[in-house]
Amino acid sequence: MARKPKQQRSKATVDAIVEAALIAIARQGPSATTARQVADIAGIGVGSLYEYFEDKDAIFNAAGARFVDDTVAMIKPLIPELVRMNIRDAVSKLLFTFRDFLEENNQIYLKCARHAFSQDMVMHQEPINRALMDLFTQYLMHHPELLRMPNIPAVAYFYINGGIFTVIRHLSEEKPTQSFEELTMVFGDFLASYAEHKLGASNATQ
Amino acid sequence: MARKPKQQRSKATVDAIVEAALIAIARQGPSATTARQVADIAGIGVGSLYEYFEDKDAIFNAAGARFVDDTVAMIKPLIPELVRMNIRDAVSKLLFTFRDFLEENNQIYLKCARHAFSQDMVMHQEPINRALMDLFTQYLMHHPELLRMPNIPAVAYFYINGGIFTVIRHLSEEKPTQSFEELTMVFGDFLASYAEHKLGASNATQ
DNA sequence: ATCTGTTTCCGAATTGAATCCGAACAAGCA
DNA sequence: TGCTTGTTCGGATTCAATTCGGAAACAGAT
Repeated sequence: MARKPKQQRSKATVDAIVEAALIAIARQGPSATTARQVADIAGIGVGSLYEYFEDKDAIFNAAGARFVDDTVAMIKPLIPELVRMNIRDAVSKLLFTFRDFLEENNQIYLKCARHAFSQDMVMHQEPINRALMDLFTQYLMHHPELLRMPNIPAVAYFYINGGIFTVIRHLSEEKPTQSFEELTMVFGDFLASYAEHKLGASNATQ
Repeated sequence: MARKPKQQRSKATVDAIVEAALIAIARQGPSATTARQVADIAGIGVGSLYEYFEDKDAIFNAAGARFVDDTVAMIKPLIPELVRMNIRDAVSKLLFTFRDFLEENNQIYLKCARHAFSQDMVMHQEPINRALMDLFTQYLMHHPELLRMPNIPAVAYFYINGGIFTVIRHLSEEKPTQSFEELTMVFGDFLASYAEHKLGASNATQ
């Protein structure tokens, strides 16, 4: 249990397990997934699961970690491009790219997100948070006038949790009542309006 | 199994079970809670659980339903008062009242929310959604000039999911990096700025 | 109060999934 | 080839959820 893979063969096994977990989660969600199912999808015996993972949860965590890593890898290279855009375009570009990323691989990630944004996969989402915060910070660097906005930390919190994550969560809804494009636009408008309002004229509230 | 309580005595039992479930969820979250624990906390035998509930999930759902009902009962009477306020004050009043509600009863609801905003308790949150949407709609009725805003449905979606729920989720974070008050203010500012920006120079917030 | 049918309560027994474990199988090495 | 170590497997074990059959509490009638 919880061994480190030494040979090439076993590395492939670990990978197969993580892949299988993602597929199973996408299909039925974590709680409905049995250890035997994961083993079957991975094409290995049940016992093998426990050679590399403490327990079933550890497998799901590894799957979550893979998702988080891939997400961060998707966001990071976008940053240089985004910081040069205006707020609305940057928001659009980021969210559209995010959506495309979730649609890859038969929507595996999108379907996972449906369950995963619930589960404790969220607990390990911190790196995504950091990547988004990084984008936010660098954006401010390239638009120093925005530093005059009040409550920047709270704005950052809303941009990440109230904005990006809300739209992503919306993507994984079954019967969306809103269009993704419209939400994206409104979110960009919220941010831009706030910035313009706070930077223009007088500041009514502090 | 899944009987309807006929006598007073059994109604009390059902109630004790739901209460116990809320306590257990607050303590350890749903996944770590065993049926036996719920029975122990409720002061009844395990078997009794299954007299009134299909399975463990049904118990958690009932607990979730109780939370949702109480929440709606908290929001509804606020509406007449809120619709007469300006945007920022209405947002503040709503969120502060919400917070106080979650703090009641030893923070049971707040601690539940910590786990529950994850689980499928969310699935049954629809009534809360409707109550908040009701508030939104009635607010627009009392401030007809706001009807000139574009993308009203998307704005409503953000107000509920990106705003209210984000702040509530923030409340149940372990080590909040933001102050609740600041977030509340910024959220109100987001909404008000958007409205003012979209309505032009006119002063929409009185 | 006693009897009778109904409701409620219980906890030992059952069931099924998660996890462990030791034998069998492959790889690396001399 | 024989030896050692890494890997896989699936039956055996464990533990929580759920069932079941009967005991206790109740309501209503006599």
